[in-house]
Amino acid sequence: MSKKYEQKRLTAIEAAAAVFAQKGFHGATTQDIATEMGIKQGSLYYYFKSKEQALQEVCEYGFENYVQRMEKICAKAQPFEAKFLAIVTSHLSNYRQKNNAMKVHNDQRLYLPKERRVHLKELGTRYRRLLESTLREGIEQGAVRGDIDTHFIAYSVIGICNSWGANLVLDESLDLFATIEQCVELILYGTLVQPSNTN
Amino acid sequence: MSKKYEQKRLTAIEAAAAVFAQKGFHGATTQDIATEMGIKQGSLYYYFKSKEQALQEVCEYGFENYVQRMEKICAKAQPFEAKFLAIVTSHLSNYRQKNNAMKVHNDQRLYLPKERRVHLKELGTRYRRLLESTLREGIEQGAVRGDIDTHFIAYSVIGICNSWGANLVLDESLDLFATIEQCVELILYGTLVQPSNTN
DNA sequence: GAAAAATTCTATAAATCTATAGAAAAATTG
DNA sequence: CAATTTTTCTATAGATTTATAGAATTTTTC
Repeated sequence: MSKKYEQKRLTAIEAAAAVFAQKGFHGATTQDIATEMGIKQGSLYYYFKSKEQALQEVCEYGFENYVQRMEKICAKAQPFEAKFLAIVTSHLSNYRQKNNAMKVHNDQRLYLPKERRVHLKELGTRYRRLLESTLREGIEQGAVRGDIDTHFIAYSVIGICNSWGANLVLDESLDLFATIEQCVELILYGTLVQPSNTN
Repeated sequence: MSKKYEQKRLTAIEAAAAVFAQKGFHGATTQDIATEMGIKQGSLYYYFKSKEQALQEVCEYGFENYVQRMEKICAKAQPFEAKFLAIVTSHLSNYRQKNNAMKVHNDQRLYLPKERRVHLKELGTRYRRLLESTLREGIEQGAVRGDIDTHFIAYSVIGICNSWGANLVLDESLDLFATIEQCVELILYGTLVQPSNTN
């Protein structure tokens, strides 16, 4: 029955995600993944054609609906600051939900051969472009400084979010919403005392 | 002769760094490292007792004098903004110098068993603390907002720098000093239009 | 230039890992 | 419940990899 198969296949992806996240792609064995899901090593190949395919699926699983959510956020007409908060919230929340798969996507995807990364690359580019156009919107709205390099800021935002995302995965006790708020605050206002800021 | 040995040992560390940076610790073989330095696989063990030891040495090589430089910067009495610029400059410049080793330290050190990481952990803690106290100094000087969480900002600064550092390693054409300047600008001033900013 | 020391090489043992084939067991269907 | 399909298991071929031992070569020393 296809439904049951797809269901267990998903647990296989999650098991692979957990193992890859902890040991890295090359450091993990198919034995580890099988053990994680309570089956024997050989049985794993009922769900994956190869270890490499498993990595690809984990990465796509972790990244796909995260980009979709970004698209929804950016489609709405909203003031810049609200949109930006939503973006960071989405990004960091994803780490608490599909934390292992996200971590694997960030840390291990380059071990995939190029031909297995085309889809991931598309998704990544799409994400960055959405972020960049949100920033440009912010400039047009007069909220964001006109002299920033949107490309640079987009990369930096992704960098900070991934860096804190990794911490959220490692440290369960870290408060998600406090982290979100602090990230937004830092990127919007910086760290210096502001000339006249009633905030 | 000990001098020649130590010299070639260094090229071994650099070869290992290059290979680990590209393929990851578990993805790289001792054969790869040997080929990189133009010797045979077995000969490598004249310079390293084990592959694991090689990883440890690469990580320490990449991280050690980077923390030392931080200590020198922080020891000087300087206004916050100058110090901060120096910190980011040091951090990112290091990626252009010992780029592979830095990358390996960041991405691969967790594959070392704990007992091989004690020194690295000390160094990392020391670095973060220096950064935190620099921020506290900034608050005392009235330059930095008093309501920031120095711990959070320190992690974020390290996150941004590592994220851009990785880009500097991947993309040789990326301008080092422009990147430094933009990072500092972002962290100090944020992205929003400021109420009254003659900058 | 012969003796000693340092460096590199060859060859290989031992361990590990991926992926496959075919049997066994479990679940589903009619 | 017998037949069929799905899922899991066992066993293993084949490839790779780390690390070592001892021989060969190169370099240094006197």
